[in-house]
Amino acid sequence: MARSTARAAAAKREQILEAAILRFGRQSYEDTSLRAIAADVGIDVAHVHRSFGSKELLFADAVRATTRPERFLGGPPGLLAARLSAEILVRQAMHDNGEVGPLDILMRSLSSREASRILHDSTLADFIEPISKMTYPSSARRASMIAAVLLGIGVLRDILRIEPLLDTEDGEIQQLTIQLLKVLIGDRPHDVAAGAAEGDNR
Amino acid sequence: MARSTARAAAAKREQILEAAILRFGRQSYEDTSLRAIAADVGIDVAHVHRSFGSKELLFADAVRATTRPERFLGGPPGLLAARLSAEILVRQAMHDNGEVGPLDILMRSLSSREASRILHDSTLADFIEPISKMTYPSSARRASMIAAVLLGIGVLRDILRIEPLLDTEDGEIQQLTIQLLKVLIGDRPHDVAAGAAEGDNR
DNA sequence: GATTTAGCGCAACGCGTGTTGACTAATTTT
DNA sequence: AAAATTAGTCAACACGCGTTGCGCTAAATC
Repeated sequence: MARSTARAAAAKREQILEAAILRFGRQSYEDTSLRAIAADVGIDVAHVHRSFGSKELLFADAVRATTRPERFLGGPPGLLAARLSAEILVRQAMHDNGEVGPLDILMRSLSSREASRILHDSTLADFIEPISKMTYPSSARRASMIAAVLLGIGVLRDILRIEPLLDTEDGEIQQLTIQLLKVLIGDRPHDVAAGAAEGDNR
Repeated sequence: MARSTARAAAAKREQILEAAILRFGRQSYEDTSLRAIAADVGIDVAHVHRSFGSKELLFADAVRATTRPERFLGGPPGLLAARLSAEILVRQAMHDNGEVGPLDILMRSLSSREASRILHDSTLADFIEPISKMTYPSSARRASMIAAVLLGIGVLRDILRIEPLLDTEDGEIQQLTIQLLKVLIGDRPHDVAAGAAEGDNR
């Protein structure tokens, strides 16, 4: 065998991306080899490489595919803290289902030199920038601090596997996280429950 | 030349460790090669390797040498938040002086598979455990969350170089950080200023 | 149906890594 | 002063990596 139909080829490209996402969601950029991804799909390394141009481009595509800001951007701003903390803490469940969340890839490849430029850009554009508009006062700094809190918790839990953070059955961690986020999000002056009425440009 | 005196050899071992600390404080475990460290000291790779047994052991020694919990453990508990936030934010200055702080190595090699076991143990023993005793209520979870906040800020600033966090001239970031830490440290019931009087076993 | 195109595998290149064995020369030890 | 130990080098090994040239074959295109 040597060639498949055009549509089948596109589907295979998708399979490669899927396999890459799973790998990058579990291991660092360096620990993930194109050969392993190829083996997952059952094809040759060369094909993986050529389908995306380079390892770095494949990684960038994987990051792009798992970044879905809508997840936490929708809904009333009053519940932003709750939604963000859920995003971090629910991931355990996703992980077991083989899903890869937006923060997974970021966390695993933080300290990779080649990956960090891509991660920088994605973090800034897809998280900090949109979140900026949801703090009061609107502030890229507060948004960055929010990212810091979420990332820090994620890293300690999922990368370093610090035991005290692993058990989330009771809601203590979630409760603390929400408290922290609320400090950073700040209070809108007239934000009781109707919330999203004033000066909100979404 | 081929051999030096016993004391000179011990000094050279110290030089190797020093060079390793500088490297590990700037680059990830993977990006730091024994050859580079050897070149810094002006000796052969083999000698670096044999002096410490393996790259992993050298790394462990570097972590141990830069971990000095006394830095933030001393002093009245009421000022803990301020001291911890300073530890994170002052690092810019240290960095320029060629010093390597306790968090630098941790941050840089977070996502390295080989390094993570060492980092896990060090974080737990040298940070979370002692900090646990300084929260109210005393809690490993709160201590872990403190570590998460500090690490998150450090990572976003120094690894991802997220711009909004780079400028710390005005005190906003520090102020926000202190607010967050205070939430996690909690309030001792009768802690006004005399502070360290009651039930404190230090 | 002939010709061009493109999916895909095979094999190899070049590079950088941690690690090891052999060897040398100088310092300790006896 | 002889013998044993050891700091240190040189060269090489084995491995894994991303990447690339080449060729084959089936699908597109005409």
